[in-house]
This record gives sequence, C-alpha cells and structure tokens, in this order.
Amino acid sequence: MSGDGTRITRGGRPRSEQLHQAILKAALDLVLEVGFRAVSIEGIAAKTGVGKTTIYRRWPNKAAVIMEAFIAQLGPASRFPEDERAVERLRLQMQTTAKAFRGRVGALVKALLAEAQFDPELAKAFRENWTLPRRKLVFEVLEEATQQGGLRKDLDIEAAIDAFYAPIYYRLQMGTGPISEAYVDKVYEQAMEGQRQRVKR
Amino acid sequence: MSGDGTRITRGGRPRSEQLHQAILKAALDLVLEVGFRAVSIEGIAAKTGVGKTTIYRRWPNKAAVIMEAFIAQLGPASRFPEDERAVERLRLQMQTTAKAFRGRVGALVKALLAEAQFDPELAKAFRENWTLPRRKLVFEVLEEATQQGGLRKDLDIEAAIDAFYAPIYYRLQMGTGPISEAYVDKVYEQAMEGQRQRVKR
DNA sequence: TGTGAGATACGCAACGGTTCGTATCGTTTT
DNA sequence: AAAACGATACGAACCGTTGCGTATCTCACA
Repeated sequence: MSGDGTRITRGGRPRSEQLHQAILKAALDLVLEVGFRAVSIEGIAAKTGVGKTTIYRRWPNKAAVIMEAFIAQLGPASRFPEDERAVERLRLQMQTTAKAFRGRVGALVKALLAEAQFDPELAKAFRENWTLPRRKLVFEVLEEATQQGGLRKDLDIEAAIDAFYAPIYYRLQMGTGPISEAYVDKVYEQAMEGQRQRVKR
Repeated sequence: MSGDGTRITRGGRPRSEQLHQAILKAALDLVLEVGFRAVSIEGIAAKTGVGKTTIYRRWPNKAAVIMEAFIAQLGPASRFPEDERAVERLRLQMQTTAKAFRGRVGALVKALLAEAQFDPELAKAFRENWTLPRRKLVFEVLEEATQQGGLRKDLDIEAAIDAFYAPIYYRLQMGTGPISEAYVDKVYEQAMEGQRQRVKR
C-alpha cells in the first residue's frame, strides 16, 4: 500500500524518514479531527508543512496515506493476553478489541472499512494488514482450545471466528447498541455455546 | 430522506411524479452499472434526460436519491416465509436475506452501508428504513419461538438477533468467504445453540 | 582523504480538469 | 400568477501534474 517503502536508493538525496512520520501523524490526526471524507492531500500537506508534491511522490492517494498511518500506529497485531485456558484468552482478546473499538481505533476501522468498499486496493490492504492477521490469531487460539477439549469435534473454525467477532463489527457500523463489556461477554457466551461439544439432545 | 415528498402545492406547476420515478430508476440503474462512487447527480440527470436543477430541487445529494430509490425498490419488508415453527421461519428468512445479498440488493446494501458511515443523515435513513424494520421482524419471530419453547428463559433478543445476522453482514463487507447456503445454515445452527435452553452441564 | 558531478528530494507556485451545488435565464404547465 | 421545467453559467474545492530553484546525499575518481 505504501508508495514504495522498499525502493532502492541509487544516489541522490534520500527521502526524509522524519517527514514520512510527520505526514503519517498529521494524516491520522486530521482523520480524527474532521473525519475521513473531509481529509485531503492538500490538507495533510498544509498541516504537516510540506508541499503536496512530497506526499504524491510517496503515496498514490489519501486512502493509501491513511491506511499506512493506521497500520503504523497499530504496530504488530497485539498478542493475546496470558491465560492457560485458550477460551479465556479468546474472551479477553474480544474485550481488548471492543475497548479499542470504543476509541480512536474504532473510528479508524469504521472509516477505513467503509472506504474499502469503494477501493479494491484499500480493501486488499485492510484485509491483509488488519483482518487476516487477527483472524489467524483467533484461528490458532481456537485450535488450541479444541485440543484442550470441550469444543465439538467437527468445529468449523472459520464460521466460529465469525460468530465471535462479527457481532462486534456489526455494532461498530450499525450503531444498534453499544459495544459494552457486558455485550461482548454475552456474544462470547452465546457463540461459545455454538462451539461446545454437545452433551446430548 | 426524500427532498420533501409531503410538500404543499399552493398553485403553480406541480412536480411531475413521472419524472420522480424516472429519476429513481435511472439512479439505481447507474449504481449497478458503474458503482456508487462513480455515480453523480449530473450523471443521473443526463441518463434521465432532465436538468440537474430538477434533481437538486428534490434531494440534497446523490446519497439521498439513491437511498430513496433503494427503499422504493424494496417495497415493504418482505414477510417471513410460512412455517408453523418460528425458528424454521427464521432460518428460511436468513436464507432469503443471504440470497438477496448475493445479488443486486447485496451490492446496494454494501454501498449504502459504507456511505452511511460518512453521512449521519444517510445512516439514519438506512437504519430506519432497512435495519430496524428487519430487526423488528426477527425480534417477533424470536419472541414467538420463545413461547413455543426450547429457547432459554433469559434470552437476550437483541444479542440473539446479532448472532444470527451479524455474520452475514460481516461476510458481505469483509469478503472473507461466500454467503453460501451452507454457510448460512452453519451460522443458524451455531447461533441457535447459543439460544437453546440448556439441558445441563 | 578529499572533492566535484550527478541524482534525487524538497517547497513553492501554477496549471488544466473535474465535480459540486447554486444561480439565473426563458419556457411550460397548472 | 405561480411554480416546475431544461439549459447554461458560475465560483469553489480538490485533484494530480509540472516546472522551477534549492538542498542534500551518494558515488566515482583523483
């Protein structure tokens, strides 16, 4: 998504890493100030105090700038909290995500995910840098939970991941209710019922 | 959302209802042809063969036009299929929604829901005309299912609705997998487990 | 170990193009 | 008489690009 972070320098003045960071920070601040839509390359340039040429040299459009800023802010996908029970780690991670969604990250995910519906490049970047890494972690924790027992043998992990996380994204976008701790626990609980080994019926 | 469908005519030439419909049709066709983003008021005007003033006189922006066109096309929220078992009606309705999501309606919902993230007016219109009416129907069917027995006594209906439908919306937007019949049945099944009366544990 | 040439980034300004939403015509319909 | 209609012009905003002169760095070569 970045313009060309790995480009080869064959002499000449190198691009300023400091500027790079300053642009990303300004972009992110702007989004949170005025909303994604109202942000323009010109605005980012003005806020950073650079010429917009400098920005266009590195990114193709504003979505790319903001996407990179978003990812850079995240750092590596946050590790799951410690707990020897895999399912409890999952629950805690759901709460962590929910808490993030109540703040800045929520606003950013909301905007980027929406924008991604209109921009295949952005959608790809979002999926690869946000969605898939996080799904992978959940996948692993669910695999471990399976080994620890209690979950059904024929577990459909992909569908299970959706059951745990889709409601959180749903509320983020629909605004049908708050993403409260109580709600997340409720989601966890009912999704977990769907994955348990059946006693009998 | 409409410009002023209920405005009072105090003499003068009345607005043409025929034009109104023609504009809505052209708007919807355009969205499906070129995508929401690429649609402009000018484009709708050109396709309809009217001046764009005529459109601006009735709607504030393109999102409003398309939203009204979308709603008009839907007609009243489709009734649930017949079946004496409430939970089976729910499952069938989920499949109906999924089928719609695989086609034109899916493309429209996806675009409108995304656009709504940037436009509070549009979000309100979407919630009131799409989301809430449909949630209400699910609410009622779940209430009936509760009376028919088998579901837990302390059922959280709002959370339950999310469990059944959020994964479908999730896949619509994330593209992590198809909204196939098998998937929907899987979602139904695991969500239903979360709502069942517990036998014991 | 210098040093100078070449390459590239930088800020700035200006450009043509597009789209938006508004305003202003004269005309048509009720 | 009043309001809708089509047509057209308009200013504003933003886009993405270009040209300019300057700044900064690398590399080749002495």
